Amino acid sequence: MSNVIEELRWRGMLHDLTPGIEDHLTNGPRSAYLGFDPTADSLHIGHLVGVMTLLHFQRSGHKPYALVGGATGMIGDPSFKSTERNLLNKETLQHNVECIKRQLTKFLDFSSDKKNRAELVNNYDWMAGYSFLDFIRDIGKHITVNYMMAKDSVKKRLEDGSGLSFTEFSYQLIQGYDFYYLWKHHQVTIQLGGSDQWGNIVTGTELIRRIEGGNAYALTVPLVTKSDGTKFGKTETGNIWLDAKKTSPYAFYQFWINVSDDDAARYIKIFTTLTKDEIESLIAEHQKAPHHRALQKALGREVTVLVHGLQEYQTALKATEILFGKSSAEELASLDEKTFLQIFEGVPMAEVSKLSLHEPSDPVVFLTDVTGAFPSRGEARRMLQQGAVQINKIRWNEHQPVTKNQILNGRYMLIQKGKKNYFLIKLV
RNA sequence: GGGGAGAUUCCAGAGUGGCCAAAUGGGGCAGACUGUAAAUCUGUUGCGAAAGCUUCGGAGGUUCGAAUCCUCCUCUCCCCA
Repeated sequence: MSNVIEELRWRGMLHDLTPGIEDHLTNGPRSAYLGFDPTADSLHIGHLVGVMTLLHFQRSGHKPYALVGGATGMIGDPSFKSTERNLLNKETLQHNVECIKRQLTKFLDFSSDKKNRAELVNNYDWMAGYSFLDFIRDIGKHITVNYMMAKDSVKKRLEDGSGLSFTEFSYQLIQGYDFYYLWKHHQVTIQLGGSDQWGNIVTGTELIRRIEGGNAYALTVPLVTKSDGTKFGKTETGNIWLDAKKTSPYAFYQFWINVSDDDAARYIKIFTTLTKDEIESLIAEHQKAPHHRALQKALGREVTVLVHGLQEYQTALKATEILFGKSSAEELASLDEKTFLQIFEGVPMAEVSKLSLHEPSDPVVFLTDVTGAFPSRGEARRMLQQGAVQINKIRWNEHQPVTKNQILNGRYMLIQKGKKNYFLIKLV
């Protein structure tokens, strides 16, 4: 059994710990849990930090519990959110829980017969049948309102005047009870979470102490930040999801490739299981030749393989090479249809009748009216004038008509706006 | 309940009867430079080839002409009770 605390520490994944946890962990295999809120039907890369934390526990010989918040998701965690959340309906929630469960099984070992195989639990299972009256008698009795109000997450809402409903206020008690329940029935002694969860977790350890005089521990992981101060895990287009349907493996890989140098050095420790030596040599390599972006490439490879598998990674890599590589125009033309489609999976596509190309077309009209690649002619013209448009990797201008010669593979055409935006046209 | 301020193009924020598709800043997009980075510089940012058209919380009205004036409505914020 290896020292998981040490592991997390060098990876920059330790924010806060309750005293005694290190001894507790070194004196034998323990069970630790981390909760996921089913707010959407997929996890996003922000959740990956939690997943990795659990993974490190498992690799160190401890038993991880991944909790899906079927019950807590019905309430909404007020922690560090400025306004009351809208409640999701039960069907959505149920659907989300199922989706998240399926995703989690990819990352941790849930199936082996090892003693420390991961377990998946849903707090709905023990909360659903718990009557309100019983709950406030059995559990609520042990925690004072003063204690609950003193939490930063609650205090903030009271101070700034936005307030919070009783529903949200009671969230920490439900989460605290989860911990108690897992402690009591599954010998889970540690709760893991993001740094925003500290207050909620400690309510749990407090409950365990007051009800049973038992010991339980908290460990939190710092919130992942970006060096430029913007929010991690978001792009202009939205969250980076783990579900390939919501964020294509290509887009996913691209996200990591585009991470800044400073961030890459931090992220590679958090999001990959590469060893300390491997990471240090990558960092050294990157410093010697930053333009090769060894860190970003390794990061992209590791995380994409972890989330989507080797094959998807290779396709994403190939797509990247073709879209950003050197001899692209010829390479693009040489692709067979199958590879071509694989590479451009997830790229917006329009189907256009072949008839529209019987005559050479004015590029402005073709790119807007005919294909919808641009929302307005003005924009298409502007882009063409600025030299921002490429057709099949060849820079295009507004006087260059589009003809049949631009058709690839008998029916495709690749429109590129700027460096990173693609649009596919399929002739039918 | 009383009093006051306000709602402008993605955001912030000017404009207070024609010169306003609307200053300026931010953001976005693009180009150059690079490493698909950062920083920087440049261009661009309602639709339309143009004439022109649609836009300044909503609905009406005054006027040759309204983001700007009037009426009503909706919403937001502040102060007092």
